[in-house]
Amino acid sequence: MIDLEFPDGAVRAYDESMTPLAIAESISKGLAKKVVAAKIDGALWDLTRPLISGGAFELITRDSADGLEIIRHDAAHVLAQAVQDLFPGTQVTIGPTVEDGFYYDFYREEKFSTDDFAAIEARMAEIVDMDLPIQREVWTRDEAIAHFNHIGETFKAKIIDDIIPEGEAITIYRQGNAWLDLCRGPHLPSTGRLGKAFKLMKLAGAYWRGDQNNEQLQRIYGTAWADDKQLAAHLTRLEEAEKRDHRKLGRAMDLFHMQEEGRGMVFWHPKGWTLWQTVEQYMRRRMKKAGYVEVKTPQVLDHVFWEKSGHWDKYRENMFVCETVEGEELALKPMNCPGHVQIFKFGQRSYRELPIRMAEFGACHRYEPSGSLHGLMRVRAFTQDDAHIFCREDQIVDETRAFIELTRSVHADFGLTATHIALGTRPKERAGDDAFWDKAEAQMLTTARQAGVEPVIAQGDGAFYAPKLDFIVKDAIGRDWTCGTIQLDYVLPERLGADYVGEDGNKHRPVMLHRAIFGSIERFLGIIIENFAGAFPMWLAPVQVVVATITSDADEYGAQVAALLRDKGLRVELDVRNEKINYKVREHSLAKVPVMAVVGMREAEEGKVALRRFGSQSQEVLTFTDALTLLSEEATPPDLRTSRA
RNA sequence: GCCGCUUUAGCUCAGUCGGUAGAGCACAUCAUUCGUAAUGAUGGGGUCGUAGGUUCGAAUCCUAUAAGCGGCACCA
Repeated sequence: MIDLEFPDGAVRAYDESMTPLAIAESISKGLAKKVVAAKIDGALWDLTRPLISGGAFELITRDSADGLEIIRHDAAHVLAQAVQDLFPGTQVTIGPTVEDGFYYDFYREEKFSTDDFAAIEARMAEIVDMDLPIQREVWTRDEAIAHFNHIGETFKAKIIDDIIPEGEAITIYRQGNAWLDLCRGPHLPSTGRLGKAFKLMKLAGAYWRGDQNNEQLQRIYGTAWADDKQLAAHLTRLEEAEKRDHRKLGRAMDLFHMQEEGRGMVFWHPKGWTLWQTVEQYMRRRMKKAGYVEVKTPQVLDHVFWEKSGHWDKYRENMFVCETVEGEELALKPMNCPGHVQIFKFGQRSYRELPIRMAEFGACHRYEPSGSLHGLMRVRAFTQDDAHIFCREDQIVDETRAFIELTRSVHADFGLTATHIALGTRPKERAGDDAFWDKAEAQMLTTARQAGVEPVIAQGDGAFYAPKLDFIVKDAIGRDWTCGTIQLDYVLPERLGADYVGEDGNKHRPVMLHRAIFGSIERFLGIIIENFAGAFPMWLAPVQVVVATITSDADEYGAQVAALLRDKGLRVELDVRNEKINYKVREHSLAKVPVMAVVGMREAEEGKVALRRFGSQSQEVLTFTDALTLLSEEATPPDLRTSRA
């Protein structure tokens, strides 16, 4: 007998041969129907696999987070079986779950097309209808490798050979009689339990084991849910998210555009540039207040300069290189760091000056791979809110902590929350020896913890010269983007010969902290466009107030109102077109203007305005002077509000 | 860079079997002065991404190429 402790605290004794499914059935028929797996001491367990020990026991139902994982994982297997039924000769590789769904990577000479999806989905539905039993089997390593090689599944054989550690059990899940797959499990007891709330979403290329030198595989993505209602809700969510796409809003709101001749380059329109300037000037104030000094360094420098910094060697292919008529090779700066080191090195530095926090809104150019370009999020010409902190080793902790706090405060002002903070550790190709990396990684980790942050370790994600902390935020569709980074660099000061005179009169190497909060202003604007769905708060809105007249008799008063609001520094448009007020309200609402000040003869005679706010149907009639005070207060950037100063 | 898909008016899109293009919005002109999400009429606007090819004839079929989109890889 074994003792199982249920989530409610009850402890019951069961036979050892008992399966979780039998236990569920003994509790209720309804539960047995909804259950998809069990958990014993936190580890997932197949429903039909006899329990071998007691412990904390939990039945996983299909609509729980764990349950959805199981459903998605099974959907991947059913997809694989369907594809192999329909396209013999296709090899399976791996098929994990992802957020909201799953994928499976196939190897096949001929290409799949999204036109094949309907047939594959139909076959998947048949497999569900057949309600094939799914059985767990444990094989020996050699027998599994031999089997997969024998049936031509060389990728599966390679997984066992290369990835699964010696000594680990090889589990095989058999779906029906003939079809089986190597899998850690757990799985549903039969395909019927999967249900049909799944849909194939997209087809993509992927590389075997994520390495572009390996075979190209064909990846089919799908989404799967507990029931049709959840699936429909998910598809609706996707549609809604698409409306927030910054590329769509950028066009609709006349913020920016891009065109063929300048891939990855942005044409900022007046409204977009206003947004940019608002954001840049905000950051300039924040940095100044935080003790930074601002500089400006050259856009183009001789290639020798980049050779010294080490970038020429590693990144030449991603740099915009130009040649003069004399054959001199120059490059557009891909980053600002070496430039800042030059300013640091100009003259003799003393330890008394440190830390020096050197900031630049640096326009950088990188020839990014064509496939990586993505609206404003990944461009080839971008502006960093870059800064380098030159400091002594004993100042690293304070500086890093101050940076983390500054970043959080900035994010808060834009209504952003980082989903997590990643610590990128030493990459395969790197500068500096292991002793350096041991030290630098440990320093970053401890400092982050001291600032109250527990970073997620991103193995091998560091820069080639330094480990880094990255703040990760999500865009409208749930994709991750880095928005805020700090890197602890011992290499570049060494390589470029930066030093300062210490208290002891000797020369010392400063440490260099590379850091940016927006990362790139372009990307940051993309993120906030999606975050606000284009409906910017007053202080950010390119047009803060539209003064709209009802009849032409009120035009003169409207013009006065607009002019006085502008005098106060507000960004105001005047709409005196010969259109009905309904039309004007509709248009400016669609343009997501935060405030409309409607004036007709009534307001003109009484010296009033009728304010209507974005997202509200109601109006607020108040005297012009009151409106002026109110609106200019609302338009004040968060860092300049009296409540904060 | 790799894989799949897409490209028709400023925007969103339709266009059958190959017979040289159509809607809505936007824009322009005229009328309308109308109190909180679309006033009406009229009109202009397209080398169908680009370059070749097949054909009596190509938006439509074929080839190449570019860009965009979704992933993968990359991201100092």
